[in-house]
Amino acid sequence: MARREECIEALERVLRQLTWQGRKSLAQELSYYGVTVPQFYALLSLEKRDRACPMSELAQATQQASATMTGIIDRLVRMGLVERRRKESDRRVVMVHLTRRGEQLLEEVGARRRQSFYRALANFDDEEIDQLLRLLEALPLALSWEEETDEERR
Amino acid sequence: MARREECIEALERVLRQLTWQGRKSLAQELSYYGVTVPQFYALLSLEKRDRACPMSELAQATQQASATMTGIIDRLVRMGLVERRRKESDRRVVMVHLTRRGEQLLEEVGARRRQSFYRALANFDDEEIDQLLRLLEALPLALSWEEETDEERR
DNA sequence: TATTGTTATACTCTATAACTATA
DNA sequence: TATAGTTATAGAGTATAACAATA
Repeated sequence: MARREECIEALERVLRQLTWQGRKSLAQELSYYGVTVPQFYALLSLEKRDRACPMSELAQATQQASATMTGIIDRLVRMGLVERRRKESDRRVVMVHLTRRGEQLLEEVGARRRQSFYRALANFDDEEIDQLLRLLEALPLALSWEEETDEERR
Repeated sequence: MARREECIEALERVLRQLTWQGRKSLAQELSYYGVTVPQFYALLSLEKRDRACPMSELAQATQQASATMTGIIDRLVRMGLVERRRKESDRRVVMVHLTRRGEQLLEEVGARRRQSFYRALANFDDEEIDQLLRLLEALPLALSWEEETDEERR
């Protein structure tokens, strides 16, 4: 068993690689459906929020600038995967709704993805999968530098 | 302990989130240095290959189209982080070299990143870190659908 | 003729700033 | 005046196809 520092360094490398590879694989799978990675994450956020939410919430959930989200939703509307509807009680707000086609796409991609994971984990026993899940869930998702200000850095 | 299917589904969700979050965090950190995520991965590939390699190898290593890599290297050259040199023995080949500044940038970003990981893993004991590393390394990196052809899919 | 890399083209993502409509 | 969202602008990543230089 190696020293803690070395393990952490190795972990950084593995996660770095996983992040890049994971996105590439996902992008390739999605290209079959004519959907991009940011579009897919927008759809997922919608699904999680009962298939409808305001633009602002969608932008926040996916950590995108509002102008970026406008463009992403434009394209999803064009593909018929979501719809825009003004909220009656506050007409400044635009609610984005997942369409039936959008739901179907998420179902299909999700099924294929679960299948791939199932295959990829063929050599893992139940306890290992459980452990991996537990450890990853304990990991601070951000792994980030965000709490620091620029003054601390120079 | 939950059923295997449920664990795998949860794992898919966690990794999906980790992929998105990880990239966002990395992009934010890199923006301080004026470097993008794809540019950073190109620099890492160069470092791993003894600080010099042909365009074709770089494109393959990062899974980018060669035309995409041309653009990425253009910008890294402009920033003085890499250099282009024709190979004398085969003048079709363009060798990309990491400059001293490029090395320094990788060192700085790497140090900061290790530091963040160290902090993020403060609540993990040595054995947990070791387990996590071992399990992630056993994971097929691709987690992909690439082996399937379009014919199989419809 | 085959290989390496670049150019041309078209589209998407991204952030910032200016703007419109509504509250 | 403040808020929600869009438009305008500029730059970067991406893939495909056409092209130039070299082998």
